[in-house]
Amino acid sequence: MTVTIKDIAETANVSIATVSRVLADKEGFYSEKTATKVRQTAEKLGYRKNTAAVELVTQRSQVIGVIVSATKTNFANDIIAGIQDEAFKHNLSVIILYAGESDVDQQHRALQTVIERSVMGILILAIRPADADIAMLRAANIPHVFLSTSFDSQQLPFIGSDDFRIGYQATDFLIKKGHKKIGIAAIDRHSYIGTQRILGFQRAMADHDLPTKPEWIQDGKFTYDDGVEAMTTYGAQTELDAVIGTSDLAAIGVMNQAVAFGLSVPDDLAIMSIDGTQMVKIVRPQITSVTQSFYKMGNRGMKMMLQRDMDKFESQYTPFRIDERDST
Amino acid sequence: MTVTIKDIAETANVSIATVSRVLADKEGFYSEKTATKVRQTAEKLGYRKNTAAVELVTQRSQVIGVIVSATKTNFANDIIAGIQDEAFKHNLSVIILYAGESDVDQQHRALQTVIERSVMGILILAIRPADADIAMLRAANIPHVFLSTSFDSQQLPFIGSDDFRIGYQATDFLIKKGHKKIGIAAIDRHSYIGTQRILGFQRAMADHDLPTKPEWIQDGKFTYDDGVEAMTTYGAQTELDAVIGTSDLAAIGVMNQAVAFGLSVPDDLAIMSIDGTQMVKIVRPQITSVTQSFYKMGNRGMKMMLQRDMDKFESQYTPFRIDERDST
DNA sequence: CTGAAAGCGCTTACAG
DNA sequence: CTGAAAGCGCTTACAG
Repeated sequence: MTVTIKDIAETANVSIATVSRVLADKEGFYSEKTATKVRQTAEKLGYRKNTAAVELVTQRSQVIGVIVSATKTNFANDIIAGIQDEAFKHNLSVIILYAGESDVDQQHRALQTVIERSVMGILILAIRPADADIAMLRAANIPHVFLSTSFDSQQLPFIGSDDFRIGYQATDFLIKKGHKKIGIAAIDRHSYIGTQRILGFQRAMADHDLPTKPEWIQDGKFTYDDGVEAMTTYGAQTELDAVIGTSDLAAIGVMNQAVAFGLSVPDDLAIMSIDGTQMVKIVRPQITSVTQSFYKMGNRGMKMMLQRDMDKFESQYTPFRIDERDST
Repeated sequence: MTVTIKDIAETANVSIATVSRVLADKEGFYSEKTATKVRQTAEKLGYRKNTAAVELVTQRSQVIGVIVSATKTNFANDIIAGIQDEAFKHNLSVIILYAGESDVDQQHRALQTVIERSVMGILILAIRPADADIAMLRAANIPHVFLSTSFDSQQLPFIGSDDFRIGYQATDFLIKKGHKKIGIAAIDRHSYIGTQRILGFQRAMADHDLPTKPEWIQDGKFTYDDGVEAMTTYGAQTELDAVIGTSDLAAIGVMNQAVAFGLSVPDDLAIMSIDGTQMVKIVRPQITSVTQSFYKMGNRGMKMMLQRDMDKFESQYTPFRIDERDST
């Protein structure tokens, strides 16, 4: 039914070894004459390479596995684009698996799938797996990099933003605009990213001798609803004069609720977001953002993967910048 | 280096056949006693199944290939979620490949990749491949379904919305709200979807004896910028009293430009969008939308795939509804 | 430049 | 319930 190199070999009157060489472009191992004959026969017969066989015999696949937090699809798309473009250049396929950010089961299965598939590399976006899964990942001996996260430990290679500096600079930016009472909304204290941003925020406030109150920091998981909720908690009469939303959607949630309260942005309340995806440009007023280099994270992640040697992987921060728009 | 079933067989003192059966849960083919021994040994040795070998010998993969238009990431995420959830239930992996909507080269390579990988099914989102590629797809004899598109021909199985009815009902909705001069923005006349929506629009206008002008229909590719451009062309003094944006982003583009012109939405100009993703809820005013069932498209697409027999594939429309919000 | 042969890791009739 | 053996489609030393 399906045509194999054996079929080609027979009709072209050569050995399967030769067919294999020609089709894999092992230059120098065949004459142009046979090559042409083989290629034409392959074409005529409608031959398709069997990837499973190739991967079995070569012991490595041309596949990159990407595990994505299902709830982070907003910026994940940019990271994936960065991965995809680089993968495309090197003729690599990309398997994408979605897993809930806190669904350990799904994460485990996703990881297991890519490992059993012997992918050549694993990229993990915005997820911090359970310790058992991290152990499994290491045991598998497959190069892997964490994207859009960072860790305190140097053990796990990551490419992300320096979240302490993000927190610091966002706050500093607002302070320099004259704000003194600044909230930070929808932040996950249980994540390393969250704690780093809070530390940065607090340091910036302290550096300017500004006091803070615990309730200015509102917990959440970076979602739109968390943003709305944070603003609801701050209330219409809030003493705050600025709020940092810890994601674009969170910031938009804050803004919509603020406006619903009758507050004017930025006059009554300045709003800033962290991420800087397309979102912040399509709302009105457009939101000033700390813009992260998501595309670059994906791109660099792939390039790191290509080195193959995990020992050489070095965690790194991608640059970010502040884009001032109309909400501050 | 990597441990295989042979290693397990040796240390557990059974044949590889038995190991294979136990690990594949071929019940009835082994005693619980051996099973336990085998499983423990596998665990102890840190065994990982080699998917390439399995796929080679079983002649079929547990992978679904999804080819996505890179520019449609907005609603594609919902479709993918629908695919992913169903795939997860059946223990299938999903390979996602992005390809430019009009980048024939990328499309060809993406298709080739999934075919060579002998995936068990191919789902194509919002892309209409070149004829040559469609021929290749068919020759590959792999079940495939087109999602979020429709065709005039019955040859290609698709799951999408009835775009004629979408165009008709959106227009009809606005007319019943009292609007008489309605524009349709950022629509691609060269796509089947585009022409269908336009036909629906025209039919609805005709059914209500309302005249239309050609310039009320503004070309585009469903993007935000196309929406802005369409509104710019209509102008601040436009005679239109309502505009249908042919995607959420396009509608937001229209709205932002209208507001920039000093028009009030919905009083001076009513705006409606087609898609109904999260986008329309985070902008102010929230936009009334024709809401498509993207998740369901993905889900049904996967279920269709699972039947495996392409002859039974029947193109179908997923439901849509109108969600009234504040822009009309 | 070309071919015969071994082997990648697994599954599955077939025989017991 | 278990094992020996064939075979999936390909690559790659090795020998010529």
